[in-house]
Amino acid sequence: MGRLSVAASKALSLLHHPSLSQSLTAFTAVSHVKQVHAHLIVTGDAQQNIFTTTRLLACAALCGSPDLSYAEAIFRHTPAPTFFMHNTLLRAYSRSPADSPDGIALYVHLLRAGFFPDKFTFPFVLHSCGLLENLFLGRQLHGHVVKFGLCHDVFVVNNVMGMYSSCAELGSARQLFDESLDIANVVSWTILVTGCSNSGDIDTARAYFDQMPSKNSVSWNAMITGYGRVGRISDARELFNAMPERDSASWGALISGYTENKLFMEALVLIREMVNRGEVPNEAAIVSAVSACAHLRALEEGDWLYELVKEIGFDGNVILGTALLDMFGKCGNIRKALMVFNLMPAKNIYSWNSMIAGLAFNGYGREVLSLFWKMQLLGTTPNSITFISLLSGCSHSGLVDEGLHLFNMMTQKYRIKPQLEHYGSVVDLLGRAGLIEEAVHFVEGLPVGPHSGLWGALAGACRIHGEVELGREVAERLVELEPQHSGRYALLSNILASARRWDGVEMVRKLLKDRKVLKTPGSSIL
DNA sequence: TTAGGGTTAG
Repeated sequence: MGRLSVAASKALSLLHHPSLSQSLTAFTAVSHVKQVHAHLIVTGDAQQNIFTTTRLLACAALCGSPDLSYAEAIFRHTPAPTFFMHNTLLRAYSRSPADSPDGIALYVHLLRAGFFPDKFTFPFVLHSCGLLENLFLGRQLHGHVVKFGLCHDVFVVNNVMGMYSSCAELGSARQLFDESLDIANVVSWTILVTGCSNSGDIDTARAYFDQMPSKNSVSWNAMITGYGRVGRISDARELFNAMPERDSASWGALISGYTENKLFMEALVLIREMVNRGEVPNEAAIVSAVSACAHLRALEEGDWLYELVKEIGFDGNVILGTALLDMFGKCGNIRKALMVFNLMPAKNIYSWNSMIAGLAFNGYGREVLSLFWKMQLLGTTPNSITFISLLSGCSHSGLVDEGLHLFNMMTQKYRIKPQLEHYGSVVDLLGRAGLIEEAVHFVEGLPVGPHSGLWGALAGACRIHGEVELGREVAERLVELEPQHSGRYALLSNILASARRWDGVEMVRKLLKDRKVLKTPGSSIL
């Protein structure tokens, strides 16, 4: 066999280190695990040594980019997997919702094999159960905890509380907390704070927060996040200012809070301040700041953040990548958007939707379509948002037949129920192309009542294409639909003026006055 | 071994 790579050699030398975490530092990729494993098989060292097998399993399951099917293969090929190996695999399963069902299955398997779950088993399996939000199962697990005599272990109890909290069963979490006050620690308190805040009871969360015998930065950050979620951003800021020691998550929590509450400038100011102070923002903070740039169309600030990401090292994170390409697309730098998109090792529906929207927004109708086919070829199913971007892309590029075809595809092939936005896009598509009659027909045939957005798109199209009579009809319907909306009168008046129907213009002016319609700032004439 | 983070339309 070939020689081991430098990284794999290093990994081999650390494989038998007494501490698993030391071993794990050597295995940054599963390929190292595989190389070492192959080496051990060839040299005959992998055969009998259960410690080596266990360590390989742990490294495959828990390294930076784990490969669970490889870990499972090691597990299956071990004649009598030990209890520790079960716990290791359970730990790996508990890390993602997609693997949670396997975690539950392995727990059952463990019981059937005659093992007794211990204080390590329960935190993992309870966490999987919480991710599944399966309260029925969770209550059974709680019963097992009692049966196996582990209800005095603070790790186990905290995870039972966490499970109840994830299952939106906060009453049970609080009850357990009250029963376990003698062993409760700062984690138990923080779970309650988070649980209350997630269930919308921010004041109870604050009450627990104030009662805590001791706090750490996680507790403060949880409370800051909670205030951000409910829009109490000044309370969040107050805590941020008051906390004794901030870590990068504290900054991140407030930055995210600002972005969530549409305070985009504040988010950008804060991340600037953070970096100026020499703090390194975490990925969540950068994601929120990048999203703020997207909303503000702040390309310069966005470029700066991209440079920062490259400096820190882009690890292929799908959420960060999506935020970046979305920002570049919205700011009009489609080249950079495509570059980030192509650099991303993994893409999800958000990534595809953002890239499609970016192309559509910048008028690349044909490219939108080819990206859409590529997306389907690679096995990602489009959703309702995908079609909003697709239709708007077609509309802006005058691709009428393609747009109508996509609309049919959406309802027939993908069984997606159209929303008003989809209807609006079709009206826009037909209207821009001058197919006014077809657009009117389309609107009249819709299973929704009269809607101002749809009729507005129609009237706009009539004006552009000089369809005075139809435009007047539509604008009149609009005025009656929204009698307090000054823009509707403006539209009607414009259409009449373009046909030199001055008597009509005068009538609209009088109507506006009689009905005491207030002018919306920025609306054009009258 | 447990607690705190984030992306897409309009």
